[in-house]
Amino acid sequence: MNYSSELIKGTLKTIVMKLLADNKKMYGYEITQRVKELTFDKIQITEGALYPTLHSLEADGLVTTENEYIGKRVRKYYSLSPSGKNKTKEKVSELADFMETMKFLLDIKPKTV
Amino acid sequence: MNYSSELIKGTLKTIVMKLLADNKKMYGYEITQRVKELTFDKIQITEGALYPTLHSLEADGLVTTENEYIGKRVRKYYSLSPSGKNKTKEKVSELADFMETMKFLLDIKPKTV
DNA sequence: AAAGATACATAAGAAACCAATGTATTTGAC
DNA sequence: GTCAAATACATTGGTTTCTTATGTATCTTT
Repeated sequence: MNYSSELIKGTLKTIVMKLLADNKKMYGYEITQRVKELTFDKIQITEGALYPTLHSLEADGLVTTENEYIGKRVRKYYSLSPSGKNKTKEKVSELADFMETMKFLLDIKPKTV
Repeated sequence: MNYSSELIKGTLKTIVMKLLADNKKMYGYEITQRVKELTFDKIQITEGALYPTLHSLEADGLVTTENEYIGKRVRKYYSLSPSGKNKTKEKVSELADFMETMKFLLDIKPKTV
């Protein structure tokens, strides 16, 4: 099973920023794989979604980049800027709040395991 | 406070369907007001978002409609069809699952009130 | 009588993502 | 040692979905 794509909309940026907050620096491909791992394949970020997101974060000054050479191949690392770190906290807590609201709205009871 | 609009994306259809599941039949304006009430103004569905959504649900056979006259004014009620009811269950449980995944991803601890 | 709430709806545009495609290097299996 | 798969960057065209703005009309309250 994996989620219908519309659910990812609006949360992708927050996911990416949170990962960067926890890992100091990551490169694009690494992000897609990490999310895949962490969610047991339920969320698969496509590159067509990821790169525009990273570039827009960079354009907004929320992340900085540095290139590293691995053999002949360039690897582009992304890190949160100070303002990116603040923004990440905001976004994560907004999403947490939103999820509480949705839980109430949808009357979702915690699973009794 | 109200949520940044991108968060609503992808959940609107589910919210509307869940409301219809709980209330048998509702009309458009009523839905916008109910959501506003239930979320203490945090989520405000605009009519420009709602009506296209309702029409698409109708086109997909998930809701049926009936007109009622209140004085001279037409009020259009929407109800879930049998397949709409099934779809609602699917959507709600998918969203619940998604939220669990997001919680884990974002490492959100329950608020200690 | 006027303003605000109720109630339907559409249209143009923006945002955000998906699917497809492209390029190139490195690794692992046989 | 070669070929497929994985790694790693990225862009483009298209679709979906929402926002903002607008339109029409009725009902209620002051």
